[in-house]
Amino acid sequence: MERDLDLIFAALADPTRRAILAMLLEDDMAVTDVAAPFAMSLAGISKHLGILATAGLISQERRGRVKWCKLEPDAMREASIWMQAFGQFEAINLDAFERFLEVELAPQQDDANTPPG
Amino acid sequence: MERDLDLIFAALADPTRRAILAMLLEDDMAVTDVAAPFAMSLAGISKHLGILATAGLISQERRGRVKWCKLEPDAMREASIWMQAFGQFEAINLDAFERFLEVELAPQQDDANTPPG
DNA sequence: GGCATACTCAACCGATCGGTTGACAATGGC
DNA sequence: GCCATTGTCAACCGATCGGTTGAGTATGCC
Repeated sequence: MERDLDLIFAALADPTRRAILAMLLEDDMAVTDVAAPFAMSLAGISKHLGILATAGLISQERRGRVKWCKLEPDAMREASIWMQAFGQFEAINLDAFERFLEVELAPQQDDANTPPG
Repeated sequence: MERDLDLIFAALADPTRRAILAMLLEDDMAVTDVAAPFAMSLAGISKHLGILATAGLISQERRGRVKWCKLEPDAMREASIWMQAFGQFEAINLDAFERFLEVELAPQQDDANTPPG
């Protein structure tokens, strides 16, 4: 748990790794494609991906000779919850916030008649 | 900005520093008192406090020969905002969330008789 | 089979990190 | 004035970090 936070925050402390996460936000990617925009060796990127995977921030699945990298947003939640203890929401009504989330995250019946787009 | 995130996440990646932040959540503290619970030299703790201060997570004010350490929760907001892009609130209506925050963070009428800080 | 593609591993490098010790500076109490 | 308290600085130490290169392993295509 504490160890998790060590790994997650350490992983997030590097700008290359944050950039990789931002790329994976758009879509899953192969290792080679992740590496393409960076002026860095493929092995270097592979190391970064290993660190992100160890922290649980991404998962990697091999299909054929291609290893696909996928963002795992849940891992950030633990860190985010820890951070939120430090005053970010101290001024707001947490009960109301939870009710707000409940409504927002509920299966959305109302959207059945919402026009698509 | 990117540099800020480097410093903040790196500062948060150490368990001793996170423990210090948790202590400061309760109250402002002198350097010696911060150091007390740890099996570490005062100089070691002083270094950690320097790292937290550089990251903007705490501020330090010298009064007499005592240096008081104070949590600065705002610094975490930047990092928290960055993290929230990664799916934690992806399913909720961000406009509604902003309106919710506006209401919750609005100056509260009930506090009108609070003495100015 | 042969070859290009897609990675990983091991070894190495300099820089930084987390921690120590010892000396030092500044302040406050008696 | 003297001394304890409070805290920092500089130097050092081993470990880890971010990156490289070179070799090696699967896999897929022709």
